[in-house]
Amino acid sequence: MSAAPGEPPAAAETPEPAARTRPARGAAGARRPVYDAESLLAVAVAEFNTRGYDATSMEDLSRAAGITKSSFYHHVSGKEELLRAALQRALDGLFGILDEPAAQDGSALARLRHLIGRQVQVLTTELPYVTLLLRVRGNTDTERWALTRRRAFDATIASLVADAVADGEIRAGVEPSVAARLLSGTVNSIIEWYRPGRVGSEQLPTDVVRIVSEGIIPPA
Amino acid sequence: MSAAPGEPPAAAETPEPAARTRPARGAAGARRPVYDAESLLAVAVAEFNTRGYDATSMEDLSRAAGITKSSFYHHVSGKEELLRAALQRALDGLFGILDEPAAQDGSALARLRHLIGRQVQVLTTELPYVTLLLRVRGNTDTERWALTRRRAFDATIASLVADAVADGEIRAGVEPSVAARLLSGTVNSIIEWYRPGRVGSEQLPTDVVRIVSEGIIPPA
DNA sequence: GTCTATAAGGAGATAGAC
DNA sequence: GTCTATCTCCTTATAGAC
Repeated sequence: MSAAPGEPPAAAETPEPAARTRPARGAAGARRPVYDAESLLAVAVAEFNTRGYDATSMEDLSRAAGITKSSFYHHVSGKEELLRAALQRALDGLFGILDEPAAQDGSALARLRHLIGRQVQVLTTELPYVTLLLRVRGNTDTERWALTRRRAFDATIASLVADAVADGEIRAGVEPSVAARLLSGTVNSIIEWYRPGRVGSEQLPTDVVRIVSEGIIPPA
Repeated sequence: MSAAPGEPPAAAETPEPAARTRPARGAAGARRPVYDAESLLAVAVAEFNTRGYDATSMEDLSRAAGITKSSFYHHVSGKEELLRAALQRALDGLFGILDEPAAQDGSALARLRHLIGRQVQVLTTELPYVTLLLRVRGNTDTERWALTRRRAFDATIASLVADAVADGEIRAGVEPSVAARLLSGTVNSIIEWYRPGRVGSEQLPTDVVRIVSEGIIPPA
């Protein structure tokens, strides 16, 4: 509640500039890479998503990175800081959508359809980070900060749905708030099964926009 | 993989008959109830859903029940057994739907629409248990058993979607497997926001069936 | 940058008195 | 049925040698 909306709580003002050394060899041939903060974050987030954040120990993380726990601590300041950095990245991706010109021009329906497609894109391109975000429970200040920010994003979508209904652009078959929740639920559920590199996955944003417009099981 | 499909792994053949004493007073006036296995399970599941299973300690559970950790252990055999019983209940509720007559009669589309409505009903009436089920990660044999069973349920729904497409009963706007995944995702996302006792919630099954048939944001 | 060793505390679970 | 006390193991995190 104290920090600026886009910034996480506490945590020594983002340790980005430090410890950001590049891998020694070319990006291709590094067997066991010289770790920087970002690559270790990727390793950690993958482990968090496999076992769950609370069930993953720092020992698990260091083993996944191929170094000891102490060496791992040389690169990162702690478990919660890893979580914070990951959630920050996910939230930056989502809120970045709202700043795009296409999210502010045109009818409520046009903006909504644009946002849905873009949200699917961010979900898939930032899959591990968004997955972690969507599973946060609110046990620490960091988690509660992420939850609050995430709810703010959802509220933006929900108010756009309400606007589109008020403007008569979409049929109000059910209560707008229920429709908005089911909309977010449908989009977010993608993280449960989407895996990068599958054939046809590049048309997923189009598929989702189509399906939320026409129905998932529309009678012939 | 060893037990029968409906039965959980290991775990001393369900401790249901034992320790199932009734509360001392009438169901209304019990301030601090004389706990039986079922009421403690309800307390535990509520805590699991608030903090997450792994982040919830036996100390947390006993405190929520108003007794010490040792007293709590007098009633339950352990943390994982509580999880197993909760997941069993959720799965029984879901698979029970498939055994109903209406799930086996009529066209694929008719059965599908019936199943969706019933699944929403089970999600809401067994909310805490299904919520726990949908958050399981697969860290133990118990969790993997639940995941396997849950996937079997989803596969049944998915094959029904495929049947309806093959029979020409629904429009195949997107790939049937993608449609089925989004369908399950939409239905399951209800646990993220549904809370019992809200006005208008009794028509949620109807709303969901309508929305997956006609779209969430259909143009006017 | 990596390691071994260890501190300090919390976890699940049990023993046994009342 | 409930309690205090305790066991054992695992957790996050640090100290300090190389």
